Amino acid sequence: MPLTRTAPARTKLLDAALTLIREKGYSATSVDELCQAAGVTKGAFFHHFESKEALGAAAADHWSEVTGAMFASADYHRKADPLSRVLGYIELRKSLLEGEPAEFTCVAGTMVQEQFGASDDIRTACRNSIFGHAATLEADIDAAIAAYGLSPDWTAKSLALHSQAVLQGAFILAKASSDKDVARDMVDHLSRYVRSLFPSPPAQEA
Amino acid sequence: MPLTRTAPARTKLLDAALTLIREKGYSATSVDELCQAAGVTKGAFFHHFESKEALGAAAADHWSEVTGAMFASADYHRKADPLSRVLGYIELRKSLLEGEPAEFTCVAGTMVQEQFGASDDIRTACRNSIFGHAATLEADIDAAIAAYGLSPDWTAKSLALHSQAVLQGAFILAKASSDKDVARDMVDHLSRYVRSLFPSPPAQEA
DNA sequence: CGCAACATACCAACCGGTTGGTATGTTGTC
DNA sequence: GACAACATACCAACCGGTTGGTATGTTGCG
Repeated sequence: MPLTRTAPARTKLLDAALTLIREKGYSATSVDELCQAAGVTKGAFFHHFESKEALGAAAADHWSEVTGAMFASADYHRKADPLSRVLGYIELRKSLLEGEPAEFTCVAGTMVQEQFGASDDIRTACRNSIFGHAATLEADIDAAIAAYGLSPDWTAKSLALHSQAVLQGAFILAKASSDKDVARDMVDHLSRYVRSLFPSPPAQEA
Repeated sequence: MPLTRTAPARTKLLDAALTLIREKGYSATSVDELCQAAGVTKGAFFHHFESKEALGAAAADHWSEVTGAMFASADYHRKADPLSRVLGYIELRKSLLEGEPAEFTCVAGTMVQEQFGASDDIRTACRNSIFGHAATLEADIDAAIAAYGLSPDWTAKSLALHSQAVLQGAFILAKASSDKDVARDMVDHLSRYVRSLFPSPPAQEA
């Protein structure tokens, strides 16, 4: 029995929001455009979201779920050495810099840059997305600190956030220059920095 | 004779644009708001700018001039050691992270994030602002490379751009968290990275 | 005068949001 | 298991306000 023949309107709207917000930003994306891209009517929009602002916050949460699932299933978690996991994460981020800026940039970073002063719900959802993602790196960084017997004057949390800052900044430079290679160079610097914080490069392993 | 009792409308509009774009972003800032903030009428606006887009591009150029003058007159240029100049620049950037995000963030970075796909004039003006500012660091970095006799596998240009990426990313994290201390931590990591690239810390000097 | 620098008044298109409505479940009760 | 009561999901048409932009003054100075 074909119970759910098509995706529900809410999901289609959230998926469309991720695309459109990355392409044009939040403010420049109208509710009508969202509905057209999702193939639903405005009535459906306001049935599922009480306002455009509510959709923006929900889109940031949706982004957290989509990207969270993707990174959770990535290969770099399987490495035994914690520093290799951290560097593997960074290499993965570099490998994702493909295609047009709108295809590899961050919805949360894009949206919070515009809306941080206008909507606290959106700001909080974007903060949770970015800081929550950074938190998934913290354990590996802490494990690497322990494995190398370091007592650094920086914290695993701040280094995890730094990696996000470099990526967000790389996205801006890529957008400004229409050149993803610039962003890749920034990630290389990040990788070099992380390696500099630990005494010796880890041995290659599967 | 009171020839120019007040600033001309064009300048007032550009100054208002810098403030409003940092506070609310480009798309969410209306022409009417711009005119009200500048204390001029819409007729004056479209007398000086043929469109809102033209004002956006002009605002990015204006931002380049304002910030360019500020950094050109900064103290860090007076240090004899080139690495000290680079680190002095970074410390200056850290010291500028004061007050609300809208007071210390970058107009060009904010605007290009929204408008990179919609307006090539704005995108180019923002790219020139960011990349032009980065270029002012390149000579000092190259001089530091020479002074330390380095043959690095990175370029002065990419390191200069990396510093801009870290700053732009730090702005996003500060906006997302409403916490400038996060941004300061990112700049500390940048400073630590730059120091790691050169063999020994430079001696303190005036 | 002549022309740049503004101001006033206005417009069509578009904005986010609301309305009244329908079709299709789901649930509680006897 | 049948039927009323209700909930969910969605739609087409519409609303008042705001948008970027224009057309037409007015003013002041060389």
